[in-house]
Amino acid sequence: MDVTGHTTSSRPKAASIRDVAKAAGVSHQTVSRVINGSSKVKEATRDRVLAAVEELGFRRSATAVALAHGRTRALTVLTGNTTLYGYAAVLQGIEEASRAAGMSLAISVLESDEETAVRAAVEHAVDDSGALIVIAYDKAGVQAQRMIPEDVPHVVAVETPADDEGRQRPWIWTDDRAAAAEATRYLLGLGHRTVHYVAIPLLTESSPRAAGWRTALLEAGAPVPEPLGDGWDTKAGYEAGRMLAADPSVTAVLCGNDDLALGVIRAMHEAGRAIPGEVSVIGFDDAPQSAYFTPSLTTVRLDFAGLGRACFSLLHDQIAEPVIAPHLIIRESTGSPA
Amino acid sequence: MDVTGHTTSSRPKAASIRDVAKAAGVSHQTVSRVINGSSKVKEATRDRVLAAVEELGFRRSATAVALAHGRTRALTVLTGNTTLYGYAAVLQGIEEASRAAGMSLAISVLESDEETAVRAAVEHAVDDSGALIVIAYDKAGVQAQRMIPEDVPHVVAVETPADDEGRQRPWIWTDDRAAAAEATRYLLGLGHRTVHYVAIPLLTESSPRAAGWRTALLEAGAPVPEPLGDGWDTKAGYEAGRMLAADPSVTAVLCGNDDLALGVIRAMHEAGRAIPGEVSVIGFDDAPQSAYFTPSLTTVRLDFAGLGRACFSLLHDQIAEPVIAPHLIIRESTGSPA
DNA sequence: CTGAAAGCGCTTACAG
DNA sequence: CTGAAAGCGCTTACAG
Repeated sequence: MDVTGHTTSSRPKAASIRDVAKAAGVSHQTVSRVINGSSKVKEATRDRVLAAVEELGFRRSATAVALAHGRTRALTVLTGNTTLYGYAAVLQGIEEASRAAGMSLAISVLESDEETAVRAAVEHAVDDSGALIVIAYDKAGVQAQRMIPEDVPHVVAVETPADDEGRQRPWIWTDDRAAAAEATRYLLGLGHRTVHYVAIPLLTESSPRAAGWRTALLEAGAPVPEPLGDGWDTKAGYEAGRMLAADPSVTAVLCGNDDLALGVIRAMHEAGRAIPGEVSVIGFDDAPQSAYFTPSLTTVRLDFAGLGRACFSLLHDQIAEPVIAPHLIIRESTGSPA
Repeated sequence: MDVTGHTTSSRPKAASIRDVAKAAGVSHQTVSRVINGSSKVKEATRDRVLAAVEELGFRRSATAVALAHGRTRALTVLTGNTTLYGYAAVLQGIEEASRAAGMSLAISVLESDEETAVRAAVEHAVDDSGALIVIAYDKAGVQAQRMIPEDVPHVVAVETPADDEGRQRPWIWTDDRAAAAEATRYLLGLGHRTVHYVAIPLLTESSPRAAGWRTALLEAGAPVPEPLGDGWDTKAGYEAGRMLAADPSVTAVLCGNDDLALGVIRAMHEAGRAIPGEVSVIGFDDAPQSAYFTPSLTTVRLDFAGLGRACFSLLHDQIAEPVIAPHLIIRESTGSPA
């Protein structure tokens, strides 16, 4: 009737399987068969359904499919950062692998390590996708990992494996400790009296890069200077670099990542200290730019993308349909022929 | 019976709202009220429900909620890359904004610009989340954008707005053209006879950075050299840089991004050409490292994160519940008092 | 080859 | 304040 004001909703409601069924003059189950490529549909029926699908612009609802199937093909990664090289490269590896497996990838950034914020992110992620990967290279990630309910499939990329109050966790890590020790020994082998360390933020005193560095120094009987650094980025490296540049006894510096190394190099340059003439610098990660610094950077290459892929496959193993193995039960009804 | 082999599914089925209801001795609607914080529930009832929730480890299914509500609070971004600075920073802006709005963020990388691959990614994204942001700074992104059905809410970050066969599209862009022109004029103003350009991959001959550069040269009556470059990364810059270094007439170089500029600087350095003494170099983007190069890089700062946030809010406007405005229909039943 | 029934886990009215 | 009913859009058996 003309007396009612008409309300135009901006977006027409999407066609459902039943709308298609009606348009094609079949049941909705038949539509389901067609869109799922079941072979048991008469050619003519299929064509009518397809025509209706086309005409109505039907798109099947992924959430309805997920509900009906009782599972989501989604995975979310919880990470403190997406732009720093290491994090971004791990993410890239995860993305490649999950895409190859046909899973959707959600990402949720942990902006702070404040308890309630982290908890909110974890809970959102948990009921959003049922499977998680957390990149726990910082406090926020470590916090997040502790809050994941035991029955949620998950994998954690960690600095170093550790006992988490006795719970077994699916950790993944690289042997940064050995790498840091090797880099330190290399510098020592070059004749440096000792090696200074500009750290990425330490999760614990025994963070693997720091630990490897310290171990190598102790092994060699070299003095162990106080580590510097309080950040991940170039600026933090630059600031640490200025302190080091002011100390003429400093001749070798190991850095927790390549960004820090760039900052140190810049600070040394400003202070007029030649690299590598007067001061040697080593980075960590081998970001794609590092080979093009001036001077090009000696560094430790880490296969972050490979690590990301490994995270995914470990997770995938957890969520894959368990193969129910049939067992032969041997009782009394069988025996060798007489 | 003992004759059947028993099959243990590895993961116990999660508790539903009905399981909780049964455990608490109420209806499932009441459970729904409690978990949604409805006030109209008796204290005692609420407590029993909460206890059951706790005991059963109940977690509400986001997909069921989405189905019942008829909408997904999810958004997926389609992008050709996640690690290059520009892409990563846009992504970061989108992530911040969508997290603030309580929406889930999925990401799907377009690995190639091959038609079927892109189509698959778009379709997956469409029925996965119903709302899309595409970063169309490369061919894959441009392809993807063309395949998005008209009725799917979406926003596209583009190099430059263009008519897409007449369809109006929700584009977002920055004025790179003006910025490139300004940078070029700055170099010209320094006294350089002309400015060479190392391009990021060109979408069209009139890609805005290239166009701005060319315009500024023409304006000034300066010769317009052939642009170089065939990639996004430092290596591509390095290779272009070697060609430029071999040409003694080259004194100023504008680069399509900071990574390219780093490569050019490295190549110039190797060729013994001083920067900025003999050759001036300008980048684009202002990545966080660029201020710490040696020499520190003159560049064009772009607010990628802001652009990402803008993408989100434009999208959010599209998917927000349309406010249905009531209209006063004036007919014959009303008039001024006698 | 095709349809009627039941269910996935929730929410939204509607009656008490 | 609380429950019975219907529905969101699909899928999985089960009968023809």
